[in-house]
Amino acid sequence: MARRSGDKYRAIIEAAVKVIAENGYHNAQVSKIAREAGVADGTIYLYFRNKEDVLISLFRVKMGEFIAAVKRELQACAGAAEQLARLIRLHFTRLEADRHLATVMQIQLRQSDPVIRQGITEPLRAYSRLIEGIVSRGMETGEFRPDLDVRLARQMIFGTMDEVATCWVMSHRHYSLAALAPEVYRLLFRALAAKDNGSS
Amino acid sequence: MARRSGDKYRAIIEAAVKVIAENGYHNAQVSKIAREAGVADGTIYLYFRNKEDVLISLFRVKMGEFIAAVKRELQACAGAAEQLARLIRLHFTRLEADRHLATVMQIQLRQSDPVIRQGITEPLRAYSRLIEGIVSRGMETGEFRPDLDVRLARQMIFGTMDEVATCWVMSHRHYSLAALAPEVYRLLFRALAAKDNGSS
Amino acid sequence: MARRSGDKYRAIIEAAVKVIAENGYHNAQVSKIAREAGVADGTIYLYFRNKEDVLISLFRVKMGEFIAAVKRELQACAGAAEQLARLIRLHFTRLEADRHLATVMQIQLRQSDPVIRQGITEPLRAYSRLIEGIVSRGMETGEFRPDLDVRLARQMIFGTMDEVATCWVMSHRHYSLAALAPEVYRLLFRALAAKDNGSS
Amino acid sequence: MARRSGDKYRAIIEAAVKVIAENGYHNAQVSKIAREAGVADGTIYLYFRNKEDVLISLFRVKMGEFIAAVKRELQACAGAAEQLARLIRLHFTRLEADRHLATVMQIQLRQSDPVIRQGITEPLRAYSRLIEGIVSRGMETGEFRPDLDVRLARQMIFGTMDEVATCWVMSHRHYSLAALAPEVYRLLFRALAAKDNGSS
DNA sequence: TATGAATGAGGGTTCATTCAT
DNA sequence: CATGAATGAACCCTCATTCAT
Repeated sequence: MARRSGDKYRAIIEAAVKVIAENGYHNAQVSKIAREAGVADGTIYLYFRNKEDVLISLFRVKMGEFIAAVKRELQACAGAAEQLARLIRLHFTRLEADRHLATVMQIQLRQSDPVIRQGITEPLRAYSRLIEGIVSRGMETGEFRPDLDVRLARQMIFGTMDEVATCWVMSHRHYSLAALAPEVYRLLFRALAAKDNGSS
Repeated sequence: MARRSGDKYRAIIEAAVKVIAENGYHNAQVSKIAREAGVADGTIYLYFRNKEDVLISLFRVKMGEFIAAVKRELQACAGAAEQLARLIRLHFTRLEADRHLATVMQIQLRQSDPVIRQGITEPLRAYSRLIEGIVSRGMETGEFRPDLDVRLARQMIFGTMDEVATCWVMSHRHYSLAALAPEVYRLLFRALAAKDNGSS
Repeated sequence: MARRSGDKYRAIIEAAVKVIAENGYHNAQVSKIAREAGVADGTIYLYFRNKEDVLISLFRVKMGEFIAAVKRELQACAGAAEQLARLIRLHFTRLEADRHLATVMQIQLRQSDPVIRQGITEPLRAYSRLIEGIVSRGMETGEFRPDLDVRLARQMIFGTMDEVATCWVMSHRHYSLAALAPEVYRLLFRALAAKDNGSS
Repeated sequence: MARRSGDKYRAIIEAAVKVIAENGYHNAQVSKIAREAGVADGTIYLYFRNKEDVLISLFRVKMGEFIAAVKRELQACAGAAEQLARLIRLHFTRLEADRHLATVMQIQLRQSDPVIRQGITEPLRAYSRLIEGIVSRGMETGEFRPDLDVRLARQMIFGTMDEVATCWVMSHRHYSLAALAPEVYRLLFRALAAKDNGSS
């Protein structure tokens, strides 16, 4: 049902990002998305099961691309600390590069609708695993404390990045998000670092 | 029009918490809340401007009570570090004590509706100020690094607590949230602590 | 949900009969029925579960009233033959008295929709039982042949009346339906009558 | 535009019968019929004006074939009574031989849609004329009463066969329809027979 | 001839809100 | 103050039909 390729599929996803960002999820009528994508209302249902599926797909596609990009970049990193620094930078850079996407990801997608939350779970878990991979690696290499609770550490890392990003979006972006990456890194690193680690 | 007190006012707020927690935001119709509160549909409009006002009031009341309680408790604390520890414990304890409230606060109220987000802003800011007060105090007393970015530190503290709490709610609470407080504190403290501070 | 009494309930039923008769089932939008009944669209859903329920209820109410009336009248009849005669007359008279109802019953309600057919089944069965009662009685009294297949006899009686009525409706009623009752009775009676019965 | 012959024309008709029988009229989408027929959606519109035209054609073709077969067989009959007996047997046999067709003819095609009813009229009239021909003949030969109302007699014959067939389809065919033919004939014959006719 | 992707009009239903009682 | 019957605007989705290939 959902043809994953083709211009239309992407066009609808991108249109949804824009329309939702500008109008809010509850005011993002299917007809609005269709118009923005330059297709008929019915066409959306050739590519997506329903409106929720557009949302979920949007999240999956965007998150999938982001995670793939992060994974690629992380391979070039020497240690876990460097990986963490790069993760934070990428996370912020990505959101700052696409203001519509940022709004949708940080604000609009925090839907309570159980179906959407369910569909979003998997990509979020993949991101969690990625972050936990960095933490575990740091513990192995001795960069991070050996007694860290991996899950808690991940929750701190993600929670912090997420809150910083959300505040940035809510502030209507009067400052640079990416510019905060180094300081956020320093904060988080100190929380994770092995004792003898002269951070900075 | 909107009387801020009276038995029914509270009854409606509490009913809203329960109904939203059990049915999800999108299935929390006014009539359901009215039934749960034991009043007629129309009565709700004697105490609240509209449905949004119920949600915003709910958030304000609950958050206000929580902040007041936290402020009271924090006065008994010797230092900023101790205040931070107690804040985390209170934050988690409060949520764990009321599962309906936890669901509503962590999941259901993260609505995109701009009016609601707007109405929620003020109590959230009050909480932010409270957290920033702890950070500032720690910087003054020398417990925390003097070069902290107060806002970033606050975002890390709140973002971490929030993410830990959200994961706990999403996990259907198969473990104790309050029990995580000490370890979360240790993580956050290390991020904030002045260098010579042999944490624990 | 479906308050069985009250002006509105009846008004909606009657409006549905009229709108369906004039526009056909597929062009009988809920909003049209509501307008005809002088209520808001949403009001219909205070009295009926959905559009199908209006149809089914319409059939049940009208058929129920008709069956009750028939039963009342049949009690005054001396024998089964007289009952049959009166049944046919009542059947035709009722339809002729209400042209909208006739159209709906004979044409519009022959829907294939399984839910509607299901909802219609019971009243139809009640009518079948009533007719079979007459047949059985006639067999007992000796008015009718003793070797009749009750079900087949009923199917002939109902099928004949139904077809005569349908043709009448389809002909746009250029002749009197009730006037046909005696001749229809004579035909049917001959099929059922015991041999020595000099009917004609 | 609408070619009345060709493999695909037939294939689409047969597919429509099957799809409608299995899914009901309201769930017999053009695309389903096309898939069942092994053609593209658009191809249907090379052979039929629209969906209604498929249904009407279906009815015309099937009814036409049936009427032709009946006419052929009736020529071999000695008298009107024998013709009537054979008509009933053929009517029932045909339906019992093709359960899909039976469902479509007795249940699914009783649509209220005025265009379809209109398109169905002609073949039905042909069948009516055929039945009335038998009645008239019987009156001429003296087998049937001379004072019969031909139209009423036809309505009784058709109405009875139709009702018996419909009940059979609705009963999910737990018994043989064709086996009922003799008894149905006996009933109807008695209604029509001239007085001195020792029937059974 | 044949295809099937694209179209877009149309409608049943929900539910926040009102107001006569 | 309180009620709850009534309102009616708003929207997602289906599917018959078209037309460029």
